[in-house]
Amino acid sequence: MDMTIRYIHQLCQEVDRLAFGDMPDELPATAYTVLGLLSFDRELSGYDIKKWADASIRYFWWAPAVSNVYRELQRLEGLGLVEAVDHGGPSARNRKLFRITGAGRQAVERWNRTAPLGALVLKHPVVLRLWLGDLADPAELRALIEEHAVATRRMLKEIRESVDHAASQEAMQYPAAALAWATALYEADLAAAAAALAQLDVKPSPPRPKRSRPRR
Amino acid sequence: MDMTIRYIHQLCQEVDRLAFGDMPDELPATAYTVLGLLSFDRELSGYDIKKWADASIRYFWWAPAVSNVYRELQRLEGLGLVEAVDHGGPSARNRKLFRITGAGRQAVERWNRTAPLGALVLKHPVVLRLWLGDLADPAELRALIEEHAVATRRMLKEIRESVDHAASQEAMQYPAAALAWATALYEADLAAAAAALAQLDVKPSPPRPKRSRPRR
DNA sequence: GTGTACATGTAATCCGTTACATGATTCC
DNA sequence: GGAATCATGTAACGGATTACATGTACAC
Repeated sequence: MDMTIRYIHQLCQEVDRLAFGDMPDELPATAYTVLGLLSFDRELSGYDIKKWADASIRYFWWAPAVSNVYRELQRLEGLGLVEAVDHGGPSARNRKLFRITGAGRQAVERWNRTAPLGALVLKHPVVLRLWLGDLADPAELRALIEEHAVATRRMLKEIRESVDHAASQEAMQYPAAALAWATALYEADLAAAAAALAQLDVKPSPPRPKRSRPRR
Repeated sequence: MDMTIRYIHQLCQEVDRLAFGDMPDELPATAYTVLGLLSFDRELSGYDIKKWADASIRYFWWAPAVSNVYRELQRLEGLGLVEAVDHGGPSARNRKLFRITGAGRQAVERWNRTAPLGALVLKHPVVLRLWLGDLADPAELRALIEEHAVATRRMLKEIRESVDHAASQEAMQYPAAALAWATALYEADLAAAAAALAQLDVKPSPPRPKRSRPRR
């Protein structure tokens, strides 16, 4: 029922765009991310984009669902920022390759040069559960943090491989620098985990007597 | 039109819950966060919760919109995990205070003790733009990173005050530890920013000749 | 009396995920 | 021939944000 209104709204936006010939005020950042990946002048399929993002950008920005990548590509194609490449016939494994257009390159560049400073967003479930440590059993809390440390070490290993790979390529110096930044952050996380564990040792069961329900 | 289906779906879930008497399989983490704030045995309004979260939890987990807090409180009240406090008449500045119930406390505790390890999520727009550094003007990129560093220093100052405040209270040792963890992460971010700037100095305009459009 | 902070909420919308559907290719 | 991987999509759902609507209390 409000589908109709919604559809009309979308239609209006479409008309606006055609009439005034400009982009929608701002695309979501993930659209620019896809454009950014394509800005390396390679022809990529949705699948490629997903894989590349998983190996690199995800460590500091983006771990998209595959379906999301395809939807984003559709939107970008509709806006003329990206175009499908015609590789002789529908042969090569059914892959549909995309290439960035001039307008697309212009759009990412403009975004990267002029977008306002965005704040870092950190979502750290383990720290949240530490914050609520009074609700947990100290031993279980320790175990959680240790498990987290293991996972972080594993991730660090992956990132370092990714850094090595990027650093070895001439055209990948900026990506390598970004991955180095991410590496530093995960190392700090590891150190902070160790520090928290040490602090938990000092007072294995900190007093907090006024709780209504006894713990354990 | 699919509103109907959606509504039926919700009804089914409701019926399930009433029939089997258990919570919906898993509440979203933010619901547990609200419960967690209330688990400190204080009576809080939606506004209070928003403010407290902004001063503490937001640094590592959550910066909710106000309206989101109210919706979450409604849901929790509907589930009986939280209850409105009757403070004599609708006087005191129209505030509606909430208190955690026994079921609510049980639910957060269970969640904090048994939830599976969640991965840290980092969304760092500045690093993304560094990754795409080839699209930017080197001077502008430097400026962006410096601006980010300023903002991070400001945030660090806020966190440190928050840590001091928490550390001074007996019942806030875990929150203090969590904030210390966050502090370490933001300090590392600052250091990484400085490192990136230093690296940009070394090669102010790294070669990347095969670009289709000249920059600048 | 006017503006600012306090305080609570609803409606519409958006982004992203999950679940689902489908089919080609490769490896064993 | 059967499983795993590659590959592309659609539909439905859910969480969170933005914009909006409303009203009180207090400071100047």
